[in-house]
Amino acid sequence: MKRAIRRLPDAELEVMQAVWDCAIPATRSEIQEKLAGSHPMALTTLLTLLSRLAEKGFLDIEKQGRGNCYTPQITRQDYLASQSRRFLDQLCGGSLATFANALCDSGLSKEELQELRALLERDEL
Amino acid sequence: MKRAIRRLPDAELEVMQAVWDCAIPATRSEIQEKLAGSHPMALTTLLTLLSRLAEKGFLDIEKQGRGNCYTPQITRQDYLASQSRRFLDQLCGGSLATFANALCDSGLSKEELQELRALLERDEL
DNA sequence: ATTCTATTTCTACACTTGTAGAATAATAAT
DNA sequence: ATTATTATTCTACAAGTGTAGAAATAGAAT
Repeated sequence: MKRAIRRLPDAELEVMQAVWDCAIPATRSEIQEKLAGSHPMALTTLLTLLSRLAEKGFLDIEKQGRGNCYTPQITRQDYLASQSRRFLDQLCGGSLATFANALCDSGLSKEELQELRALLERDEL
Repeated sequence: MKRAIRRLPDAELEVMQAVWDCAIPATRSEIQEKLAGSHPMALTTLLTLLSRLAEKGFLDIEKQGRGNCYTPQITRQDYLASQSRRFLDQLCGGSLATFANALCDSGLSKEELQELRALLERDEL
């Protein structure tokens, strides 16, 4: 299991999701495009958030000609795994039963819950 | 399904968890005791956080003799359900497969994943 | 070389969060 | 009633977050 990864604030997470959706290394304009639909923001705002992500170790920034190149230093998979763990521990007090109940109450249909159960068999060979 | 409930910052969540662990209505000292183990803090810090929780609609505060009475206005169940949903949507982009993978990678043992699958059958009658 | 222009970095600011001392209020004790 | 106790509310402040204009920079165009 991986070490805990700090939880990102909402705006930074949105940007990071966009970066993860890009081919690596990502350019600013690619990232901006991915964000256009979900969370448009001023150009300088995006740059500020990218800088903060770099400070926090989530991104590496490299000069590339006129612009910059952005490379994730933490994978989406690792981030999600870490935050899942945090959710279970911090919100559900580590109780799988509490967690399962939360999921059952979260608005998922019976079919979706079935689907989730099936997907959780991933490591059953 | 319930309306979205705002995510609480860590310190406020800790306090809210303590309140949920108390009989209702809770007294300040009861809450403080619950917090003693997990997240001790100065008395006035606790009071500040309780006020903020009230401002946010999570608690109702009533004068009761010398002290106050704290009553949750949002249940732990509703909060957890809402945050589960948020996790799925905001972090996993609404994808059950992404969510399931995150769980599989979160450090749970095979046995725990099995247990979780079983618990998710709650609504199967 | 000089100017235009695209892009980034600096600076800024209001709001939130974590934390807690100072001031106030209210109850208990004498 | 007066004082001592105790619990709460105010006030404060540093750090974090959301957002973006101003200033600086570096290629592109002429």
